[in-house]
Amino acid sequence: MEKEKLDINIAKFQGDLLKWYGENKRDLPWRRERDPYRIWVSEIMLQQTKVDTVIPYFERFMSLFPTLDALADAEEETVLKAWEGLGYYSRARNLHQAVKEVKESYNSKVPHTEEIHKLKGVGPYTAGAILSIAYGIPAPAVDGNVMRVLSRIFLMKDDISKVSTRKKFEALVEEIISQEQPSDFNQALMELGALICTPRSPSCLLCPVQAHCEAREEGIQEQLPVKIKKTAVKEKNMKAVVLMDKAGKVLIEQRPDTGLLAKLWQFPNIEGASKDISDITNYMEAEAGLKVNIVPEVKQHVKHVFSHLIWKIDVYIGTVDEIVNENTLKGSSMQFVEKEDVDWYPFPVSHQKIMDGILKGDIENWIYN
DNA sequence: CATACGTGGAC
DNA sequence: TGTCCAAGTAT
Repeated sequence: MEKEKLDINIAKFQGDLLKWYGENKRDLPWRRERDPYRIWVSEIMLQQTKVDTVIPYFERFMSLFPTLDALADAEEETVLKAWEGLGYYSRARNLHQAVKEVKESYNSKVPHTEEIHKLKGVGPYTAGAILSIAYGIPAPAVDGNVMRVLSRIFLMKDDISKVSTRKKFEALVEEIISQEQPSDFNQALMELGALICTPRSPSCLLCPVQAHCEAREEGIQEQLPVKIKKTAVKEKNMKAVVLMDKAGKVLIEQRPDTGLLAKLWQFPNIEGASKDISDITNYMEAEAGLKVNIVPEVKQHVKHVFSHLIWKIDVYIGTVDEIVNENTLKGSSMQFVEKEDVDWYPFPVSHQKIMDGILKGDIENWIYN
């Protein structure tokens, strides 16, 4: 897009936007300094996640891993535990891997060249955000806020769920970004989207760039941006079991290293709808070499909604009567831990519900009486 | 290009 | 209760 074809006065638009940002920006933890590492962590946490949710996680994460090297040297399980409850856990694993890469290959300095795009978990938005915010480089950082704001100002009706549309907005930002204050410009666009130019009921009367907005002029700001709806989520019937051995230890299992909730821990968890618990018994013997005795009664029902599916979990309790095959157990993803130590492992929220519902209840009494 | 990938809050 | 959303990325 060429500047001559833009219908707005770029210099005045920049000035109006930057002035508003200077006077109205929120005081956020990651805005108090310009450490590329801290900016990076904040951007990963903020992906698809609200600012209010991120703040306490960011503070704790920075206490645990104050520097890039500290994070690089940490155990992955510790990192996942710090991420517990934030969701999209591949963000944590990719960040950890990328930070290790930066320590090893870039002398612990976050790259400020095209190399940054090679880092795991750093896509087009995050790369632009780090380059502009941490290094003052005029690179576009186009997220959902930016697309919403610009689709309204420039009356663009492209479907923002498409990659091609994001690229179109990046080209547009290349034209209108402030060369002097790229960090403030990008953040101002996002801040405007978060505080004024909101998805529903935007506060146009308070908008610093209202005079530049074509959608407002047409009165169709609430119809933008155009975004195709997602398909309905699917339900899965699951069974989980809280098993205790004679010493009072609890059995937990680690999920596979790819896919949903990768590498997180949970109570033994299988797919299945029937009230017949023989499938759990068979699973425990086949996977862990354990002979178990399940109480044939659903102790708790957990409904957990993910972004793309729903788990409806019937939760059972039971005892481990015998270790049939020690080697199978050792080679499995399962292990016995003290009841009090379950908290040390990163659990997804779905199974935290089981922890709260059963493990912290009078489980010994339920099982043995 | 479409889909998988979490969670909690707003309306 | 249902729907949509929030500073996206990997495959």
